[in-house]
Amino acid sequence: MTPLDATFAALADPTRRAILAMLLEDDMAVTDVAQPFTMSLAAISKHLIILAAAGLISQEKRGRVKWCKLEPDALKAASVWMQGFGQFEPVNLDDFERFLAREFAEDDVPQPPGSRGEVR
Amino acid sequence: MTPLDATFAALADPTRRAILAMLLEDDMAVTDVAQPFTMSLAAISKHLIILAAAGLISQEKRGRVKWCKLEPDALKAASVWMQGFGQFEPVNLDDFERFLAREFAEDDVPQPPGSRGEVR
DNA sequence: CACATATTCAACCAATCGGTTGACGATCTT
DNA sequence: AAGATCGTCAACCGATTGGTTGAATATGTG
Repeated sequence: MTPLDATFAALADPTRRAILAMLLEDDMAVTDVAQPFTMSLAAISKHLIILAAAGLISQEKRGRVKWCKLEPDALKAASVWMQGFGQFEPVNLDDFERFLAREFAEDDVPQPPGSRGEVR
Repeated sequence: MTPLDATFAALADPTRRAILAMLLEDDMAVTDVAQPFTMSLAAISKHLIILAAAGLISQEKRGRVKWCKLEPDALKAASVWMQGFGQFEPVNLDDFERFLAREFAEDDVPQPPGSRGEVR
């Protein structure tokens, strides 16, 4: 699997995208990442391993807790690839937050990270 | 499946990314798309249907031939999503072409579209 | 009409995916 | 030492994926 394969495949799952959005706010332990989701801890652990394999997050174990940290640079290759197809103008952060809000408002998205209004 | 799921899932396959890169050059018939690949025509037809379902290409049937056309706007939502994670500076087309060249130079990519030097 | 060309359909296959459960190895706390 | 907490491993499951082949359906051409 090429790095680009891994990146896009990792991003194709809505649970994993939700996790990345959660990690935008702050670094988190595996258990804390799992807390808002209904699925098992083992399932979330697997998702995190996939994200780490794709380089989208890093995981550092301190004591018995493993901290997960967003690694936005890994998105760069994919971003370069995509921008080649349409000369997209860069997007400001307000657009992005609006986008996140809309995505998490949908019914079929597994588990909003903090979608109870307190967007920050 | 949300539109974002479909977009990223479609991009996760190197054959499909190669097809998109081919369509950057020009619109193509299904048979012509399949020509440089070693896999069957039916397999390519399926890939094209997946790309069309994700909105990344459109397919118009004129006579007995179905023309495939790149639809770069469909990448916009995904691009917005990604850029939110890292304030990526926009990338120029030269970077992109270099990137394509590198991707298609790798051994594990199924079938380069026109990687025999004549990039035009 | 007969034939070739373009594309999809249908059935099948092995491999991967996203999830579960239960057991397990570390690590902290008492 | 005993017990709780953190996270992963292993085995399993049903659904999906990416490919194959062969037949079927249009559409064009001699």
